[in-house]
Amino acid sequence: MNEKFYSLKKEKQDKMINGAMQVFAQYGYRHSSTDEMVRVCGVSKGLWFHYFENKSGLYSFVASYGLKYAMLELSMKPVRSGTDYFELRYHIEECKMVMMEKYPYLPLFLGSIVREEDPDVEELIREPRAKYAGQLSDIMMQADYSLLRRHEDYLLLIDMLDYTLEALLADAYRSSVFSAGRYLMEVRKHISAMQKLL
Amino acid sequence: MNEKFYSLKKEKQDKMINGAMQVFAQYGYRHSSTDEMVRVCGVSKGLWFHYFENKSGLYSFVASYGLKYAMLELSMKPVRSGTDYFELRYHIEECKMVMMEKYPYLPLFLGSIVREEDPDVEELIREPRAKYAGQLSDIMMQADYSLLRRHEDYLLLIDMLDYTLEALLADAYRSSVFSAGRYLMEVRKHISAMQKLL
Amino acid sequence: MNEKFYSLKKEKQDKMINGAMQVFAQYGYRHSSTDEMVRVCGVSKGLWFHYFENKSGLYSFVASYGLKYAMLELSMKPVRSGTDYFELRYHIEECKMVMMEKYPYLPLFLGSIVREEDPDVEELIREPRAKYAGQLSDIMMQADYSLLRRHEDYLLLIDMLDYTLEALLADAYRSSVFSAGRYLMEVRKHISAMQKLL
Amino acid sequence: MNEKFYSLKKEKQDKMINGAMQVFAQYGYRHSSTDEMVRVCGVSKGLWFHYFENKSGLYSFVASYGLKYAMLELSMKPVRSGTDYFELRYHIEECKMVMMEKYPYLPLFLGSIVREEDPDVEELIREPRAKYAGQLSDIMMQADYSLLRRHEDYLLLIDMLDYTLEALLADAYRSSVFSAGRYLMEVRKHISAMQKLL
DNA sequence: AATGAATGAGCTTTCATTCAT
DNA sequence: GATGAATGAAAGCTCATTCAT
Repeated sequence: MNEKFYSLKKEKQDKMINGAMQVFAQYGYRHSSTDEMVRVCGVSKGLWFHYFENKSGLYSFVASYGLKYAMLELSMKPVRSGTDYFELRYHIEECKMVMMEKYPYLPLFLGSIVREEDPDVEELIREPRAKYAGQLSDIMMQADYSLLRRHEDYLLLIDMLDYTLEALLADAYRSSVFSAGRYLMEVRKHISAMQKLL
Repeated sequence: MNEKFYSLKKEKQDKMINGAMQVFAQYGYRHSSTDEMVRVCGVSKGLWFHYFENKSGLYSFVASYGLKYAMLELSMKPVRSGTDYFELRYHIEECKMVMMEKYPYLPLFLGSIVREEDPDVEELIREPRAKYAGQLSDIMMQADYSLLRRHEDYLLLIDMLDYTLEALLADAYRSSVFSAGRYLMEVRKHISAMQKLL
Repeated sequence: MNEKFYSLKKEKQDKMINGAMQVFAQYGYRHSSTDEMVRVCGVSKGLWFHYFENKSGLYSFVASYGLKYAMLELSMKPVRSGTDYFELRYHIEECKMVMMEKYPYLPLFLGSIVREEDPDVEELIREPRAKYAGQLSDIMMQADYSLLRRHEDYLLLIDMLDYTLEALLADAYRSSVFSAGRYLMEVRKHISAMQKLL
Repeated sequence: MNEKFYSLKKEKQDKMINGAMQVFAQYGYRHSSTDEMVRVCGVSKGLWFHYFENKSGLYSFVASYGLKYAMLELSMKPVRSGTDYFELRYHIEECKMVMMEKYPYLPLFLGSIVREEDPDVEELIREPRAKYAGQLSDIMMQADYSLLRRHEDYLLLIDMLDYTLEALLADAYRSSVFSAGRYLMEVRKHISAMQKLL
């Protein structure tokens, strides 16, 4: 990418980033077209390629940027929630809702980055994606696992929870108006359900 | 589609079906190109359109065909496993391994059909997709849920299991050589783990 | 073309010739497709190319054949009509109606041959087309032009009549049921109109 | 069509319009290929589709444009020729020669538009085509028909003249170098011939 | 910096033609 | 002799990318 991108007004940078996030989050790397981004955020076709060598360069930038921003947000919010696994997990979802204030499609995009398998970009995002996954797992490592560990295969339960929350998030975006409040309520409900099981 | 397709030698029909399944399963509807299918199964570009009106017609045929074949396979194998939920679930995965003998990419394709969201084909596959889902749930309905129901939120556990098995399958395809045996062993391990929890 | 075509049963020869005439007459050389001919007369695609090297070969054969048949028909019917220009002209249209008994689309096809400009076939049909035009003009030469010649530019009037009759014929084919009787009546009316002018 | 087409330099607009006219006029709608237009006027394939949704959209635009331009030209030139039918008719041909300065293939194209029967475009050009025909007939309505009407079937004579002039035009285009002067001379000759008849 | 006109490789689809049966 | 499955060149059209302004 062209470093001059950072010399743009922050406002415009974010307009472009948001446009790219929205399109990439909804359609994935390959399906996202330049024309769609022009339509969504009104920045000319040529400008995208002025700052980003090509489509994969743009994707890798926006993905890295989004992942970094998410990591920042996650590290900013102090984790008041102590050592309870499920509180920590809820905390992460709360953080996502905060990210949305600046980058409304970032939470959805994060999930789509994780699932992205296109060979054109997989390599390029491997590292930041792994870092992000690492930070998430670091946060979760703060949990007191002694209770969970009583269950020989507690790792599976954890996976299940992750899948469920991701599905809830996708559903929330599908509804015409995304409501952070409603989403967090759903999250709370599902987490509690699982807690009772143990 | 052109009914004459069925007059082809079964061998050739299957070569085409397998080629289409492989490409569609890996790249999804939109991404899959005729050229890729030519490369994969050596049948000329023109012939695809001789038998199938267009790309969406081809997809809808192969998807319906695969779903039907899966349903047949599922109904053929007698369910000796009685009423145990987890045995039934394992049974389904066993059936998928049987399908692979004729259509190696069918298990992967089935998952991709379920996820397919392209408006060009969603309508066309809605019905068979729903039927297939129906049969799966019919099989699982044979289970004795009295034990599961002790857990207020047992439905979540079930979802978790489904997600896990799907992920295991995708992993198995990713490895250079798909081993049905290894896959079933993994499945068994995970199912058992969950059983112990309850 | 392959001379063996003539060894086919006359019935089949004519089925193919009529199919080709119908399609070529309606759509012209370039627009006419093998598939359309298969649909129209039920003779397999391969057979067309078995007897006729390629599409232009088929066109040139059917055109030549049709022109020859028309010339035969024109020379068969004795011209009882004497030397009146307009009677002779009417006689020709009567002959066309006779041709239709064996080759229903021939009169329409004759007109389309004359207009055909595709470089792939123009050369190939030049000679028979010219011969046919020659015979027509020979017939018309039997007329006593002394009356017409009083008009310095009588040649133009003749052209006009030709154009008009061709248009009437095209109209007759456009109506759902071609009626030879109705067509001849129209022809008579128009010819008379012109006769009165002179 | 994309309105931005009008923002192109007039020169380029005309280069494209002329290219399309030339190809469409010679081969008709169905036969005309994008590749041919690329060859003829050196504008890339993609650009045609950037400005015109598809081939029928392009045809309908160029046809409407050509018809409008012809109508403008016809209405610009004051009809000094009074009420003589044949002078008016000659005047129209003169106008066509003026059009050729900007759009050399327009006169030929006008004729081909009138004959166009492809269902993909017939609907799209029906209205402007009818308007153009209307204007032509309006012009001819200025004629004093009292003389013509003496001939019971004067309408046929008129048709004849139209057919003849159209044929002369087509001939003129067929010769390697189109000469407006030579064409007008031919037109004059034929018109005079007919005048003498009456 | 910013635009969007322009390009051409690539995709879906058509169709004359070939060939195994 | 007869079929129609099979092919591939070419057509219509899309889209990432370039470039003149």
